[in-house]
Parts: sequence; structure tokens; C-alpha cells
Amino acid sequence: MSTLNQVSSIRRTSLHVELTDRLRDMIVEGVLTAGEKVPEKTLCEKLGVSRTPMREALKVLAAESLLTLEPNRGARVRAITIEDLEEVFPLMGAFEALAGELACRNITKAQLADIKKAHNQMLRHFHNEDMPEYFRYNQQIHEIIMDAAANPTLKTMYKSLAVRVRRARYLANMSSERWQQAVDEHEEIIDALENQDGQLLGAILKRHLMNKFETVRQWLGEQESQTTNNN
Amino acid sequence: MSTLNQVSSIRRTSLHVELTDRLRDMIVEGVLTAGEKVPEKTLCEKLGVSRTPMREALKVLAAESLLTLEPNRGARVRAITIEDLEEVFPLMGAFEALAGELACRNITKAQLADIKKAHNQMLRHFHNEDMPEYFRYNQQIHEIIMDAAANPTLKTMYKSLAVRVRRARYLANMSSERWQQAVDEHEEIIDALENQDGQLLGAILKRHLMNKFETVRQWLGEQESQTTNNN
DNA sequence: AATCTGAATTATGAATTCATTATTCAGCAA
DNA sequence: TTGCTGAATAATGAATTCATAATTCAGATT
Repeated sequence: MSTLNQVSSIRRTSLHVELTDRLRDMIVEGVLTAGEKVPEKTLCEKLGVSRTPMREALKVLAAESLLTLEPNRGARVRAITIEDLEEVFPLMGAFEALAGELACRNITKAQLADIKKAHNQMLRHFHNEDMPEYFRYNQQIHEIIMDAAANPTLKTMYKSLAVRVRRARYLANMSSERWQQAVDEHEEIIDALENQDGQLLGAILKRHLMNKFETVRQWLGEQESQTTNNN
Repeated sequence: MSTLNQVSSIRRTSLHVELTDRLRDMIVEGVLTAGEKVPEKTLCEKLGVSRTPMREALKVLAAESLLTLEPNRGARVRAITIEDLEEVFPLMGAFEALAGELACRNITKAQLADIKKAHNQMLRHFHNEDMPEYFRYNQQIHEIIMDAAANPTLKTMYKSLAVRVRRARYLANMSSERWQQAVDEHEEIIDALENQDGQLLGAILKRHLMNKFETVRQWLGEQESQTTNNN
């Protein structure tokens, strides 16, 4: 083997991009919890970078509404409130509906096949009551639809909303009836896609999301009433 | 008069926020033209700041898709292409439709009165064929609707799209028939608002925007065919 | 004991410096 | 002339340094 192959791959993306992605993950995964103050220095030391790229990343995440920046007082992980959900879900609904319409016009046979494959996987995990894996394939299906919509801006904006509520979405567990209902809705989604009925698909996706909204709202309500005060 | 009053007001926002806003304006107003390379140093000297806050601002504008950042090669003002329009307008349509629905539920008498006032001003400038002033009141009407929708996230996202196409929107002048049509559509909008018919208002707003889209698309087509090559 | 004051500490804001990567352009070869 | 090479220059990426604002906390005052 040539020594050349051992050289670690050249960094293509700049540090602040990596940091932005990294921090975004940390927020979604709950490593950085909502409301938490994030001292720059500590973060820099943990991730082994200087403050300059870190601050650039913080600015971007603030622009994405994942953090709030108070002048001279640093960054804070934005806590999700019920008000946030009520802002974000209708928007996501509009995105999903649009994605559905566009997807029906553009979807390829391969993509449709991928969706069906993912759907079957999802069903399997549904029957095993394996929530994390179910969640993964669920996400995958919606991502393929987004891709089929072939509108990068739509996808980017959708993702930036999704990331804001993702943690809540994941943690809020569904009742078994609601779970069954979600699966049924997915069947409808596939039917509409096959028939290329954009209007219908849009409507289903919107409703599907609004049902999810109800679940999350309930969960968050319980959460908020439990934790009276934590900064 | 006390000497205290003469003290210039304390800076509340941080420099990078001011810069972001300033640069955004410069892009929208065409001071920085599409495709133009923006050397950091020159910009810093012009605006009298150091590179640190400037770079933070550039990162944020890149996150807003107003600039593209090529690693080690600096920032470039993103040129608007027809593909961009085709990405952005359907999204804006979805936003407008949602805003309309929400606005119908929440709009106050005062806001409705403001819209009518702005509409009359707009009509006046329409009859004088004063495009810039017409444009201003037109924007104002749509902004009031956005405000009535009472969804900050929606408004932020809408604005970030609007800013991307605003220059094209402004420069693309309408035919006189199209202009008349736009005015008529505004009458419909007001009717729907008064009747609180969310579905209808959403549909009108969407159509209204799509008509605008057609105008802009045509204009940009002419532009692109004229300028063969300019970096 | 409770509250207030202000010095010491700590954190952020911004400028500067250093390192690395592009770009330019003079000189050379075909 | 055209195209290539590489040194010089200029730009960006990132770390460090300096300045300023916020916070903490010991000590004084009521």
C-alpha cells in the first residue's frame, strides 16, 4: 500500500461548517439541552477549536433559530414551547403539502420503489414495536418525497424547521391507536403517489402532520407542567 | 439641555447583526451585483470594520442563500436564475396561501383599515403610473397580511425568500394589462379578508403571486439572453 | 440578617496576527 | 505566439490578543 493512501483525507469543508453541523446534531440529540447557556470557551475546548470558527457557527445556528444570542451575554439553546409548535407545524404542513404536489409530478419509478421498500421495513418495526427503527424509516420515506419534489430550497427550509421540533417529535411517543393510524396514513400516501394525485397527497400529508402535531403538543404540555423551572 | 442628551445612543445590537442587515440591503439594492466577487478586505475598509464581524455576517448571509461561499475562495453574490425563481415562487405561494388562511382568522379591524388605506394609496399611484410608490404600498399590504397571520417564523422565512427575488420582482415591469390585473386581484384580496374566507384568500394570493412569477420569469429570460457572460 | 457597593473575575466583542491556500504574472521552453 | 513553471503576491482560514461588558462575591452598611 502506498503511503499516500494513509494520508488523512484533505478537509474540504471549512471548519465553521463542520462545527455548525456538529452543534446542530448536539442540539437535536439533546447533548445540549434547551435553555442551557453555552459558554463559548467550554465548547471550544471540548471540540478542540478556537473561538473564531465557533462564533461563526453560533451565528449561523442563531439564524436558523436553534439558538438565541443575547448581545454580550452569549448563546442559549432555544427551548421549544407550545407556541413554537403552533408556529412551526402549520408551516411544515404547508411544506409537506407542496412537496407532495411536486413529488407527484416528478417522482421516478425507482423512488417509488424505494418508498415501498422503506414502508415495508417500517411496517416490520411497527409490528416489533421498535420505535427508534420505525422512526428512522418513517423519516426516510418523507425524505424521499422531499427529494422527489426536486426543490432544494423547499428541502432546506423544511429541514431547518424539522430540526427545531425533531427532538420533541421523537420523544413524544404515540398511543398504539395513534401509531396504527399513522401507519394507515402512510398507506394512503403511497396510494396517492402511485396515482400521481398531487392535490390528494398534499392533503393527506398535511393531515398526517397535523395528527403528529396533536401528539407532540400533548406530550409537550405534560413536559412543561412537570418542569416548573430549569435554567 | 443636559449634556447627557447629546451622547450618541448606545449600540444595542452587535456589529455583525448590523453588518448582516447592511449587506443584505446592499445586495437587494443592487450595490453588490449578482455574481460579483466580494473581497472581505475591500468590504471591511468601505464599512470601517474588521474582518471578524464581517466574516460572521457573510456566514449568515450564506445561510440565507444570498451569498455562496467557496472554501478558500471567498464569497460571491448569488445570481438569480430562472431555476431559482421556479424554486422560490411556488414556496412563496405556499407561504402566501398559509398567511392568508391564518390572517383571516386573526385580522383586526385596525389592520383591515390599514390595508384599505394602503390600497387606496396604491390605486392613486397606479393611476399616476408611479411604479416605485405603487410597489411600496403593494409591499405594505402584503406585509400587513403577514403580520395578521401572527406567525413570526412564517414571516421570517417568507422574507428570506422575498429578499432573494425582490430585486428581480422590482425591476420586472408589468405590462399595463398585467398591472390592471394585479390591481383587480388586490380588490379580490380585500373582499376575501372582509368575508374572512381563508381558503379563498389563500387561493387568490397564490394565484396573484403566480401571475407575478410569470412576469418576472419573462423579464429574467430577456435579461439572461442579453448578458451572455459577466463575472 | 438583608441589602448594597465595587473590585476581581469571567465572558463576550472585535481587532490583529499568523498560517495556509489561491491567484497573478514574469520568465522560460516549445 | 502559446503554453508551462514557479516565485511573488494577495486572499482567506483560524488562532491569538486586546477591549469592553457582564457576573460574581467579599466586605461594608443599614
